[in-house]
Amino acid sequence: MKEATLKEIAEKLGISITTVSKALKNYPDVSLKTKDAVISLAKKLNYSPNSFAVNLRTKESKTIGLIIPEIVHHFFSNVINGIVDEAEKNGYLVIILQSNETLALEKKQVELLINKRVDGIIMSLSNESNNDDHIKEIINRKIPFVMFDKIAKLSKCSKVIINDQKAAFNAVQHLIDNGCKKIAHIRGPLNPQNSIDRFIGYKKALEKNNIPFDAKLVYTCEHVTFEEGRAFAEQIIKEHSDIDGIFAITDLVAVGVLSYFNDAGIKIPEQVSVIGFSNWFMSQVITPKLSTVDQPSHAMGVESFNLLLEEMNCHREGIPFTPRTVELDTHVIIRESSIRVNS
Amino acid sequence: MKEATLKEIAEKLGISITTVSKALKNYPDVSLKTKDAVISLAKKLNYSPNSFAVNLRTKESKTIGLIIPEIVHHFFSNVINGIVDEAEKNGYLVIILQSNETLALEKKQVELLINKRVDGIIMSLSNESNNDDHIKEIINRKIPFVMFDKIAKLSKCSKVIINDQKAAFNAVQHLIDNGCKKIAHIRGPLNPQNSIDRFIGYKKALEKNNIPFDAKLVYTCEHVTFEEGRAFAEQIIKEHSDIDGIFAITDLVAVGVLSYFNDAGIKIPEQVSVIGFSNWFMSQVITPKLSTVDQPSHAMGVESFNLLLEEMNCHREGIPFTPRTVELDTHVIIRESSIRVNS
DNA sequence: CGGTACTTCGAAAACGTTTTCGATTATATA
DNA sequence: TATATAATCGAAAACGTTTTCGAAGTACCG
Repeated sequence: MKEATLKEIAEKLGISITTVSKALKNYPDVSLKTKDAVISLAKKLNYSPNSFAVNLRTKESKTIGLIIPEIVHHFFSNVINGIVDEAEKNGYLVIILQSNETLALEKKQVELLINKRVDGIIMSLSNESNNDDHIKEIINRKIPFVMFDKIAKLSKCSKVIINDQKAAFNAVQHLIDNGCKKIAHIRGPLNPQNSIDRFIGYKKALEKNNIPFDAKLVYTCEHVTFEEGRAFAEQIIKEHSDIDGIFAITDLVAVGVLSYFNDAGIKIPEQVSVIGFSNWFMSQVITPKLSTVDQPSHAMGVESFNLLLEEMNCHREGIPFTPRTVELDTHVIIRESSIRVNS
Repeated sequence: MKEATLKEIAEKLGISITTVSKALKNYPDVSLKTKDAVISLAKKLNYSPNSFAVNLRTKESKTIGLIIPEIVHHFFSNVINGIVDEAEKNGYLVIILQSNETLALEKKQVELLINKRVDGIIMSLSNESNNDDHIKEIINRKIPFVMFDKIAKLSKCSKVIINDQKAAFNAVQHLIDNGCKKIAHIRGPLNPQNSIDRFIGYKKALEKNNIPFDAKLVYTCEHVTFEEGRAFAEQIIKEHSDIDGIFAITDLVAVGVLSYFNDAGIKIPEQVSVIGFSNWFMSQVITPKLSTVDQPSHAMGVESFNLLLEEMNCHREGIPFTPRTVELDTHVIIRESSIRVNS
């Protein structure tokens, strides 16, 4: 039982391959009679066009590539979700790769996708990456390309982001509004733009409220893990016993902080208020429930794909496309870890 | 700047396409001299074979399809992780689709993948699915195929599973060993095999310990969510105030239970011991830390891909392949939610 | 009847690769 | 020198589709 082809149908019907192909694609220059005959035989033979041949002929595969730092991450799996769903709705399939936050892997994977000749690429940079050669290569080759979340600001391509600076500012402002006077920041690695921006947002909020910035109150994560959150919580409380607020780069780290404080008997939010970032699902089920910043992950996926789709359509038609940057809204989610009664 | 082809290289070097192709694939019947010339020119032109043409010619795309019920799920994203990594190591790419736990979508997606002519399919069934037609179609077409976790027992294909019955038995036995006498079970939907098996394991553990089974103590989730966990926790404690143990189908539900009990002031594990299933990451950071059953999700992904790879290799060579079932080990992870001092 | 217009079809090229099978030349053997 | 062997190459078919362009036939109108 081999796969049916146009040739087979043509032979059985005593007509040409051309006509069969046209009949199936509803071309106007084929009579209703033959059209019906072709369609019914095609159905009977369970015909479906050989996508390999279609790809070769049309030079597109209706497949896009997606590279992210880590799949097992609430934020990223939500983005994947958004992208995969939206892609399917539009007849595209998604190939997923993860860079494990390393530049070397990321480069290999970009090359892989280019060689696979995917119709477009969506990507969130690893912490080690920036506007490196592999990114430039994608753009030089004019492959439709969208970056989201962890972007390289200088790259000439579409981007989907949140305003990390503003979001971080609002988070810290919320702590201050709740009476915090000495706020530590557990920041992300030095390289990624969003880690930098959140740090700037933190500083600006302090400045705005006339709280002097103290570099000693800033702790830098290397891997942005739960364990680092725990470790920094311990260190912070040792080095600054009068700390009363912590803004963590992401919920995972904030949860680490909560975990350590819970174990160490430090009261949240009475002694220290904590706010995270991303609205990771876990943050609403931990005790105390974690205040955080909502990051519209699913919408980010949807937006990213739609931007890419637009560029892919232009690319196909040969009309020029100007990259856009979409900035999605965030808002502070107030939960137990930052509400003080006595403020 | 068009893509380089074999033809281009051949023309520039004044040799045939055949020779160029052979040179690049290191065939023995091409002289070292021309081989060098070809390779260096290929590098200069940044040549990479057109995968569309290669696919058409070789009838394989080095791409597999993966259908899962939900991406945003710690267990599944871990499996994806394992599959994607292992696939990449072996030169395969992975297309991901999610069925959202619906049979209709799942069917469409299977068809999509078949039409895309992926080299193989890995899949975890939606709760609505069983040994339905679309599954049989994959097998009839002799497409390499592996099911994992949520499988259809009757399907003639390779499977990667855990022994849910045994694992559930051990979980409940652990509760009993810690002094529980009246244990409720929040089970999953009626259809999926693993939900049935865990229920059987629960019953067997009671039986083994001469605890009479009471159907009233079994609660059935529809969507297996955090919210259902909370709701059932409330219902259970209302209907059976003397309950002292709960075995939940999965950590997400168990966390819901913990969340409600925490809010309601019910002491865990003093009044009620709770054990979940899957060792979801969150279970170790919630208060109290949740006892659970370790489910080797990453290994499941790796095993699934390797089984598929084996079948794909046989398929290519035309040698017969007999489906295998791999059963991975689980073990109970004891944390705070189930340790009684006074037992 | 001659010309125009419309309908319906198919030949053939193209996409870029892989692989089979001879052909040709050079080298070794008898 | 004749013959067997090895080394090196290339023509051509094949994978299955899409699309251009022209051919053939039919109908219509003046």
